[in-house]
Amino acid sequence: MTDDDLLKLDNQLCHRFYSVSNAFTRAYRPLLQKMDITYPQYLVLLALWEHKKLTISALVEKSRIDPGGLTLILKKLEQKGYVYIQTSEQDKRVKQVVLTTKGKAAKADAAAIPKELLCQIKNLDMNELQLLSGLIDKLYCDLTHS
Amino acid sequence: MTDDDLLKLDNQLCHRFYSVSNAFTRAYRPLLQKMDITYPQYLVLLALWEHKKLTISALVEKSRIDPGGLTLILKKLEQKGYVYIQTSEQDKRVKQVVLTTKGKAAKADAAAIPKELLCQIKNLDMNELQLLSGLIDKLYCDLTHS
DNA sequence: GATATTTACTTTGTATGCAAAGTAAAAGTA
DNA sequence: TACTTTTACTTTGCATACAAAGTAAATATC
Repeated sequence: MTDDDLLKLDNQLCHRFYSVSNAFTRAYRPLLQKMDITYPQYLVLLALWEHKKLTISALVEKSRIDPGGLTLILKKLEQKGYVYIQTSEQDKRVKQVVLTTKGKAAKADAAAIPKELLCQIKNLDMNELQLLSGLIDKLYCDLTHS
Repeated sequence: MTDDDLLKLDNQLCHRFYSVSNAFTRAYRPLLQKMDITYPQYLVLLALWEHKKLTISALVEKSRIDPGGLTLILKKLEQKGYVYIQTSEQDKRVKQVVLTTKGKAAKADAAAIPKELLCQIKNLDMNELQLLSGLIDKLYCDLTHS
């Protein structure tokens, strides 16, 4: 590939991720509307439904949302009654994020969401989705040096 | 897969795109610093290096940046001297975005950027990158119904 | 040819994303 | 124990995303 080709938009892997990531956010919006949450807020709930109770730093690791942004997102989720936050007794620097009753109950409503989204993906079969996931995971490792 | 599995973060394709897209933005930042531009601004320049002159709506289509955001991004690029904007004579609603001399010259500096980024991707070979691109393109079509 | 509609952009309001600076508490060290 | 360093979060400042409302100019319709 020439230098010129390397600079074409169609050859930018990053642009593909940019486009699809934003498209996902838009695709989720109507599905999350009934829960009155945004996509990043949904990621936090997913992590909590799986782990019940997490420290902020554990949530950063699971959700891959940056700490600064997460602080705000948690305030929103707290206002909406999905979670509450308690300072750890042993270590007052640490905060635990815990699901409220409403937060736990929301999991049942959310169960339909992944299915509705999968329905929209008609061009890829299960094998391709698996393959795609695997490739992205390898890419993520490269980009984060982890 | 059970409902429970479907809600696990590790099974969310969207989360993989979210993570990698943000990781790309972070990976590009140091490479774009010498040009004093951000990643979305880089996308606009990529489109212009390829097409010399584009209307705003053509830029929206190529860059896949939303119109509202693009207005701001173009103002920044204009302030920085990379582009200028002229209203079309035939149709005063239409605006053309054009590279300045500085904007054109920047292409030579940018030629190294895709290479530097590819160097960071060691887990995937060329075949896998091709495969990945193809799969993402199919997914993008599904998500945008286009 | 006046009005309704469409098109091309911009503006507004809300919600991130991120680096960097700031804060407070725990741990390490002399 | 006083001081330094590390940790866990929060705050700040800047730059998007994006839906929805707004604006102005071109088109379509009657």
